Amino acid sequence: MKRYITNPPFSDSILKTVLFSSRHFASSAATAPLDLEEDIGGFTGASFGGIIQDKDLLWKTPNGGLYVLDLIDNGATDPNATLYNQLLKRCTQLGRLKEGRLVHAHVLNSSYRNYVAVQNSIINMYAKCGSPVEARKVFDEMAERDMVSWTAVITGFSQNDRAQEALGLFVEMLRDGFVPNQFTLGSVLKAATAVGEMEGRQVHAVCLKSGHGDDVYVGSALVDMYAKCGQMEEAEVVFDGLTSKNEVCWNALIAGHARKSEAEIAVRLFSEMKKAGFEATHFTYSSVFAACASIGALEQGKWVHGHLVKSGLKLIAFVGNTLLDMYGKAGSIEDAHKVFDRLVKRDVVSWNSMLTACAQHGLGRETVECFEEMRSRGILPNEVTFLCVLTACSHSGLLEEGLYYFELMKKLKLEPDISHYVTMVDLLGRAGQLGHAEKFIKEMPIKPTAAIWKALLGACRMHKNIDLGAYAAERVFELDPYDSGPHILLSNIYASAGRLRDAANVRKMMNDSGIKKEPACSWLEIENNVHMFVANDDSHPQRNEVRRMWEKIADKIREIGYVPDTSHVLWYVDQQEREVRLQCHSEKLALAFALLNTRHGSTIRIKKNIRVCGDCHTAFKFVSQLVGREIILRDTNRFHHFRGGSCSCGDYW
DNA sequence: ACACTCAGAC
Repeated sequence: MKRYITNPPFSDSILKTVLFSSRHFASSAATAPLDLEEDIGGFTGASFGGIIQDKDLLWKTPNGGLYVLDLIDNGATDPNATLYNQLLKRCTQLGRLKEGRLVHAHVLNSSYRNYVAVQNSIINMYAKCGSPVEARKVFDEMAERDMVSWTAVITGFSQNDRAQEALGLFVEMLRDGFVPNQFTLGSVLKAATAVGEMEGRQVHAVCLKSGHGDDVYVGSALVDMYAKCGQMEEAEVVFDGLTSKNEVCWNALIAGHARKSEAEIAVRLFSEMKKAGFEATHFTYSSVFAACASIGALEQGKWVHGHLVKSGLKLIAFVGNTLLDMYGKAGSIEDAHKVFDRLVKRDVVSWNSMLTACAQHGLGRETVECFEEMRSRGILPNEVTFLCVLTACSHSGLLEEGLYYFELMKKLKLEPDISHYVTMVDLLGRAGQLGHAEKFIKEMPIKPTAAIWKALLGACRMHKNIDLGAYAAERVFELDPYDSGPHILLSNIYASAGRLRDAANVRKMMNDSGIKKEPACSWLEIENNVHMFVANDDSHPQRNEVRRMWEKIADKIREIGYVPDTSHVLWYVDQQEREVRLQCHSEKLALAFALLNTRHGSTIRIKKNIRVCGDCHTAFKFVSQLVGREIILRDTNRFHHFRGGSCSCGDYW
């Protein structure tokens, strides 16, 4: 039984209240001579709409309530379902939980308390205002429920990070004999996506069975579900099968590829989306820039940036921050700066992204200056801000500053989390304060994690402290036994101290547990093609030319002072073999390739999946001097700018 | 005229 009611015509008394209330119509009512006939024509029906839409009128009552409720209380009008629904909808739009509760209370005192449509509006209001529990309470107390009630309450849990409860309600709904429609399925899929792949697949089956598989909302949620499970092929199948598409399903697909760092695909889909006649939204740009950022695809990112400029979309923080981050991660600190300067409005994230970009490029002083400017402008720093600043200090050897900012952070009542402690251990360790770092770990209020000990181990490798290094490595092996990195670090610590037997034992232990070292690789993009190089790998079509080129370069830099440093190479091969292997490092091959295939004088940008080796770092400095070009090398977490024989990191990395 | 899908910084 449906109990929709129609909107009764307004009575004269409301009109009078509305028209003569100087409190709410101060200017117009006070000055304009009143012609009742005309005004009736002008206000009928629209008067409530006007009040409800106008934020000032909606809330402006002396007791902090809602004007329309006052009108009802004063007997100026009788309430009706539509009026309540409109009010609830407005509270929902504006996210006003408190006022929504007032309307709810008012409904309970009215004769509309059992109207399903009104109750549904109340559920929806609570759901959207972040109070799924209150929504559930109203739902539970309903004598009769319809599809909308179920959908509203399920959505409440789905949108408030309580996916499991949303799915529970969905099951109950099916048990009650309801057949879900596209509205329900949209929300349920979102919840299922958060719970797991199996649940997602089950709901997909329900979508097909109930005949809603081709709805855009359901389809978008399905694409997103498969994308978030990492099943991009299945996401594409669902996407291709949709008879009508919209921006959202395109965005879901693009975002999926972006999460997998598949920048080429994300960019290709971006252009296909435009060709298909859809406008890219802030969501689209944000995803594509994030994808480019993750692999450092500067040229592709720039190309998409061009489209953003042409689109006329404002450079709001939401997309601007990602763009800034992309330029930072793709190696162009200049462009990152330009974006920062052009942002319409900067939020904390904008500042954090700028700080991150400076920190990643080894600009410790600039990072600190940027932070001070941020504070002087009254922007409240958060935990991430301090992480950026501490990282910058650590990477640039600003020990005193780092210690100062760590204290400042606590003074500002921001609680350092484990990542801040890791950075502090890194800061102390890199600066050679190993004892201090060890003491810091002992005294920290949180239980040290593997990352803490890895930071200490790295510092021990750098400063050749065998005993502490072995101790730190033991802690890492307990907490994160399958990471190859710490094994190799420890083995190298022993090897460089001449303790070859110990080094061999670590290698053996590693091999016995089946731990594989991640192969080092370097890559660069030239005209939208990515060229990848792996040490001692012969797969590149120009491999012979590349090798010969590097030999030529190596000879030339030897003449200006380069001496190969073999201490970083595996200790169990003889000296000559060591040198051969050293000259096959992936970053050297990539550099030789760049010299062969890029314009004279242009900046060379190379990316590497692990930390650059010491010998390559030295060689790159000499090459930058030899050829008079800037070389930018991206490590796992920082950039080296080689120019005129030196590096921006000041050999501190 | 009460219900649905896509999102960024360390």
